[in-house]
Amino acid sequence: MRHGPDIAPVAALIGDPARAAMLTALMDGCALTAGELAREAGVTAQTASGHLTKMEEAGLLVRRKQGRHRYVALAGDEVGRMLEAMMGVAAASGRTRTRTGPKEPALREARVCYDHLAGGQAVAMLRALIGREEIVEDGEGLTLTDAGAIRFESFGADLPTLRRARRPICRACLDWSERRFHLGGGLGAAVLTELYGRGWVKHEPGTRAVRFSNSGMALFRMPLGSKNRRQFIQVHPNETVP
Amino acid sequence: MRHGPDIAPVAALIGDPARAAMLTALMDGCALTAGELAREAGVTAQTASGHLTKMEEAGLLVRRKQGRHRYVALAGDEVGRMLEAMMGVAAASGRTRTRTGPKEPALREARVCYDHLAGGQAVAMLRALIGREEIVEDGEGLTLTDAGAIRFESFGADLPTLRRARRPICRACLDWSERRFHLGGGLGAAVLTELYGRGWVKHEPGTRAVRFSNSGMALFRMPLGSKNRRQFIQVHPNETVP
DNA sequence: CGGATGCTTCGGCTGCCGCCGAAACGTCGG
DNA sequence: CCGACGTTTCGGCGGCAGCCGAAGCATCCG
Repeated sequence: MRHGPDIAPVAALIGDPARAAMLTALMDGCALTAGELAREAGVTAQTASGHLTKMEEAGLLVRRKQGRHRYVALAGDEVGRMLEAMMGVAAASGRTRTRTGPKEPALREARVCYDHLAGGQAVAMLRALIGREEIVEDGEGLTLTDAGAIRFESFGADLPTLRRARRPICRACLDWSERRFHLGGGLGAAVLTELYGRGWVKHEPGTRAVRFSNSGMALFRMPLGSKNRRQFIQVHPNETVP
Repeated sequence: MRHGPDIAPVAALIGDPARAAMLTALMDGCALTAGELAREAGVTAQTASGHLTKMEEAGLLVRRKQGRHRYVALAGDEVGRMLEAMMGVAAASGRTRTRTGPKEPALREARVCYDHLAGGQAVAMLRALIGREEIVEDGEGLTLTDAGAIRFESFGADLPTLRRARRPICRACLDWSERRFHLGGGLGAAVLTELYGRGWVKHEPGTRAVRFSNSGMALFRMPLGSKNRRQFIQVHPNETVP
């Protein structure tokens, strides 16, 4: 007999192409209006409205009324992580997307996963942190060490506030393009916020991609908040991060 | 406008209640037969067969033919992680069921599978061997390493003779009670023969069950053919061997 | 060899649901 | 107030897909 929550209803919701397109469009963490989502999904406004109602009732979305618009966003990072995991499986299913375009490499390099950084750069960052034991893997989860806490505080993360929040500091989020984990959770979100604030990365409007500035990339690849020259992202010699 | 893999097809598959029940039943990493999954999902065998074909084509499942059964398992831990994430989201309206208990405890513990040992003890043995890299999994099969050859020779296996035989030395055999692999092939048969010869196990007449003697159990759980006290069955509780 | 069991394929039925047209509701600007 | 716009509700249509009965293979067993 089955044990655990019934996943069929939520999966059936995501299984519709129009709804899946809407959810994918919301994966960058930005709120969109119902009309924008309707265009994104290629359906009429009334059809989209029905979809959004169902997904809100299922707890996948939140809607916020503002004037005569109604802004829609993912209900939380848990939804974002679920979608990212589903993308990983969908990518492994061998379904090569014909959506190749020049934006594809940029997406693999760096993008937003709900509220934190994803893509090759994010995976490399977590690997560097683990390599220096500033974050350690224990069992299925990630834990910030004292050395890591010092580094992130000097980078600008407000760790006391993060620790008080209900949300876990570190969360292992599976990256669909790299097939490895990157850093999510409150700390992952804080890093992306800081990257925005410092102007090291810029969000590409209408996509999930983010673009590093030249100086931002150079600084990001040094240890965050440190003044020495040791690379932040320690890449193995045979690997290249453009 | 959408970027990234298309999640709709895989989500639509999971969205069907029957298929979701099957996947949930497979979430513990154990393999089940098509008939068992049909009963689990509450559909007929032919309906379940169609579902399984679709999910295999989508890369969610792997099927392995063995005798007149066909064992089904999740395609990998990535699929398991995705389902777990979906359960987390579905937990808002989820419900739980209890799992079926064991029927025959003695049979589940240890029994004969043709000519080799099966049951919980046999599964634990293979997991320990793999954990110490005395047997390695490569692709579809099992391979005895040099370290493993030394151990089994000191335990009493005649490896040169086994290597000359047409029968493969190691064969991964699916355990019906544990739903995980145990060791079959010529080596598995040799182990059971040696267990009989040493009097560590006795066959229960009229059944397939075998019973360990107290001393035999203690000795079996140490590394075969070794004199130190390291446990032969060293398995972490949450370790999984597909 | 012949019956039993497990799994798959085929064909047809049925119900569900996504879709849109039409129209109502709420908000903003003039 | 009165249109314009964004969003939602209602009703009906159409297609897809899940379901099962029957039949066909494959395998095991006596």
